[in-house]
Amino acid sequence: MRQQIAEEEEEEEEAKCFARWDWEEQLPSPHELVPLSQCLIAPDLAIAFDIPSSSSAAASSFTPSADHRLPGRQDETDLDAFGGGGEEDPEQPRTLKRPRLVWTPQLHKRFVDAVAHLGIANAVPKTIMQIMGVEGLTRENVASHLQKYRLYLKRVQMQGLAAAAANPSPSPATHPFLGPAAPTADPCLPYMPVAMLQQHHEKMDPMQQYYYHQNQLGHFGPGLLSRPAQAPHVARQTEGIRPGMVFMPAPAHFPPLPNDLDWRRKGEDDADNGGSRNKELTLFPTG
DNA sequence: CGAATAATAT
DNA sequence: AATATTATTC
Repeated sequence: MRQQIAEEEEEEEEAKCFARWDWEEQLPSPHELVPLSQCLIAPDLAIAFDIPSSSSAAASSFTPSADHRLPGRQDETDLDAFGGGGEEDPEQPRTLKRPRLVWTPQLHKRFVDAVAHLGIANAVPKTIMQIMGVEGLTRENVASHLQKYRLYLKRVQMQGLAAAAANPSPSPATHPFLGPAAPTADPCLPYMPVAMLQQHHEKMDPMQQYYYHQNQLGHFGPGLLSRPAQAPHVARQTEGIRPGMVFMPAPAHFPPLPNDLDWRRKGEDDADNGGSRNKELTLFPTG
C-alpha cells in the first residue's frame, strides 16, 4: 500500500502549541512605559546628551547599573557568539557577517515598545535601535523588522476597516488609530501596537498630535503608517540638538532593560527552553 | 530611510 | 515545494 503520503500529513499536529507567549502577562505595565514618554528636557540640558563621537558614551551615562549585555556569553566578546569562531579583534567583526537574527517574542516586544514610545512619527530604524539598546543589534536588523511590522499593522488596520464597513454596528471598541478591532479578534495579536500605548502618553509631540487629529477626523488619508512629508512645526529628529527643540525621544535606552532578554542569532542555543523548542515563531500571524 | 528583492530557513 | 523570516540592494 502506498502510505508514503500519510507521513507527510502528520506534521501539522505539533503546530498548535505556539500560539501565545507570555506577553499578556508583562504587557500591562503602563508605569514602566510612561516615564520614557515624558522626556521633556530643557534645551541646555539637552546639550549634555549631545555627545557627537561616541554615542555609546551618552548611553552609558544614562544607564547606571543595567548592563545591556546579552545573556549567555559573559566573558566572551559578543563577536564569537556566532559560528565558527575564531578570535577576532573587537574592531574587525563588522566585516564578518553575523548569523541571522532570531526575533524572539521578548526581543520583538522590546521592539514594539520602543516604537510605541517613540511615536510613529519618530520610529525609524536608527532611533529604534538606539532606544532598544540591545548590544549587537544592527540598524539593518531593525529596519528589516520594522518593514515587516508596518506591513503587519497595515494588514490589521485594513481588516478592522473592512470589518467596520461590513458591520455598521457602532463598535465601542473602535480605536482612534487602528479603527475597530478585527472581527476575528486574534488571540495572539502581538501587541496592541503603537497607538494604544500612546494613550498613556501625557504629552504628545506635535507630530503625534498631528496624526492623532488627522485620524480623529475620520479622514482615511495616509493612515497609520505614512508620515507627512514635512512636520508641521518640529523638524524631524536630527543629530544635532538645537536650542529650540522642546521634545526629544529618550536620550538613551529603555531604562528597564532585562538582563535576561532572550534573543539569539541563528547558531546559538538557549538552555531555559525546557525541551520544547521554538519551532516557528509567528510574530505576525496571518489572517 | 524605506521599498523591493534576494537569500535562507522551516 | 511552498511559505515565512531575515538580509541586502537600490
